[in-house]
Amino acid sequence: MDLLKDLNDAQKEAVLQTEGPVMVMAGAGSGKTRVLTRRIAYIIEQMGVSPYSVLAVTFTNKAALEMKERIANLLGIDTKFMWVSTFHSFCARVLRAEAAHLGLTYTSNFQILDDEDSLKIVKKIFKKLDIGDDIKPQTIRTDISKSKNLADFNIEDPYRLKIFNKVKTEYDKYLCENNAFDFDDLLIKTVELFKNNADILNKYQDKFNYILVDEFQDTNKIQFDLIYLLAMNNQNIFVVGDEDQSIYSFRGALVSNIAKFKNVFPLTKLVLLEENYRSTKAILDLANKVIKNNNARIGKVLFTKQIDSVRPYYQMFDDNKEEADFVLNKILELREKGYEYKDFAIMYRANYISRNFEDVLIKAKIPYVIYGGFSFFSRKEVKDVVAYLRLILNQNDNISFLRIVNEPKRKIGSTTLEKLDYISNQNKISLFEAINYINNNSLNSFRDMILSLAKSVNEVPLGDFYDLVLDKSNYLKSLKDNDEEERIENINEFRSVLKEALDTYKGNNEAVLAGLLQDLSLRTDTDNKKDSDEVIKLMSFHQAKGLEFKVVFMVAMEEGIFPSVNAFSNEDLEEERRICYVGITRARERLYITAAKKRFMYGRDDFHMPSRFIKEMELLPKIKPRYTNQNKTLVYKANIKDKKDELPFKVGDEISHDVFGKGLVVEANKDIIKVAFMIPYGIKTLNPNHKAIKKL
DNA sequence: TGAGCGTACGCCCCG
DNA sequence: CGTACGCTCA
Repeated sequence: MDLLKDLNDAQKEAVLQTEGPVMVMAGAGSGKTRVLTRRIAYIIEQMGVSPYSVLAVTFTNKAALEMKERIANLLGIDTKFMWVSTFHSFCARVLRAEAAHLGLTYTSNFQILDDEDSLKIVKKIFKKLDIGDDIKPQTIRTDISKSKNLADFNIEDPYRLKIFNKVKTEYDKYLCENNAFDFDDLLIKTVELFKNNADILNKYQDKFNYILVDEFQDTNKIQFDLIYLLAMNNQNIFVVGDEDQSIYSFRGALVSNIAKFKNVFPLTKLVLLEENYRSTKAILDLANKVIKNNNARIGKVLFTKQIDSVRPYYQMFDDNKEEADFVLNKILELREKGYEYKDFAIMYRANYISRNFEDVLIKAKIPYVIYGGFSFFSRKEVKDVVAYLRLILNQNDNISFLRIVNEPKRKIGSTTLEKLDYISNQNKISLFEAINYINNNSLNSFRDMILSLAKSVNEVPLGDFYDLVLDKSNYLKSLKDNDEEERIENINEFRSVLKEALDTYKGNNEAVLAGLLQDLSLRTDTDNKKDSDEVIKLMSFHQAKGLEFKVVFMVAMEEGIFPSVNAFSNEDLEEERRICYVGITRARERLYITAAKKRFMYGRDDFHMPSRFIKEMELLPKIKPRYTNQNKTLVYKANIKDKKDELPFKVGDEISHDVFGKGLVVEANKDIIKVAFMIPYGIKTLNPNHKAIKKL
């Protein structure tokens, strides 16, 4: 096909300028994925470059998969093993290939720890160092991650700093001794590897003739260094970004990398994509209105030629139940008009909000998927069986050993394990080997079980071997005994993962399992789900980045939730605003924005004001909230005159109080009103005629 | 050793 | 509200 077909001039330029540094500033919905994939296809097809000489990095697995799929469709080639991946899997791939240069303890089958594993190790170290409970392991774990990611990290509190230093030293040592990396290490160790080994760096510099980076505004210092190291020689580096969609500063993303790029690569050619092909004008207007409140931006205004639009809709409900009912009814109503389930997405700031909507969707029997949240591969039972498989393949894997040695219960408790730990330290052997130095029946039979499974790995088909593991370990039986139906289902679902692995990796069972286990920690369960699935999607705004839907519900748009209570500084608030911008610009045709005055969370009712972003959208300029008699919900309607009320205040009024600040009337009678103020004041019962109160 | 119970606490967002 | 962890006792 003609790779330049249907591209506008700016997009064509971005595809054709294949040599030298190029930076594309691409607004939301301006066709950046299209540009990226066409450019890669162009380089391969029109210029004859090998697909394996192109490196493309993105942030999510989903984006990487989509890119591979699109390239495969454009060129009709197999893209499975192309270097199109997330930063993390790129680094893992390099580290596995170069493990020999990582120091004696690392081998190419190192394991990658997720947050849970990593926290467990920190807890273990807390015990070992006998650190009291005036500081939490989670705090130090977060500090360790921050110290690895943030450009300017420091701990003020000298006590915390002391603990941090001690724990971090032990932590790094433990990971090293156990042939493991955490997510942060993947990036750091790769950069270190390149910096310390000129010949290895040269090899990769020569290998990748063309480098492309998606979501460039979300790169952190380490990622920038990585890109720079790889691209500094041939300078064929192409980055795509949008300053207004930078939403990952909490893990060190630096918007300033955009300016830095131009400094480091002075020959940078700049391309602007400002025409939006995704959303209607009304939706785009909202996005522009919100984002213009940010000061820290160069500034651009997206435009579209699609002027035909349905007005975005905002409503604040009395409680989260009503909010969920509204969303449900709207979905049903729009389905009658021809929308399909896959056209809908419900988006929120924090994952726990999904609960509210799950409940009504289940009741209404509407199929849905939740993105993110608790991934399939981080479920306890899945991690347990994976640990069995890991230990069967490699008995020196202490991390997996500790996970399942007493799971299900085998009467191997902390006392026994402490003995084992002591012997393993004394003799510099793994915990598994240390079993031989203890006369303990439970441990002996555990060892024999693992060893006999290890013997039979290649003797039966993989599926049968999996059954054998579930059986001999007693794992399945223990789940059955406890009526853990959902867990059993997940254990069975894992079979499809094994089946897929058989298609992906070559060799005997052991080789297939080894390949699968290496890739597992970098996968999330929604990676394989097809967009064509007839389901509605629930996700956080962060998860939604890069995606689009015909109908978007932005829910729980309340102060304290969005912007989050944790957003204090002006920078924090600007980031929240960018998150809001990302949310709005996901919508193609219809956008519904909802909030609830009263939200049930943490086992109690919380009261919230509408998000400040709603005001910024100017959705209700001179409109007063009113009750309708029919449905007892607040509706905002233009051009309806406010009836004179004999009560001084009515529910929904915003007031200001000399001491408590701004508040929302949640109950109104003749001589008392209840008003919800911001944290820490909460609900106050007040005299409506008091001079401290003013109507806003 | 681990079941059973009481208490504390949740702070977002991701690979 | 749910869960995670620590303490106590059989």
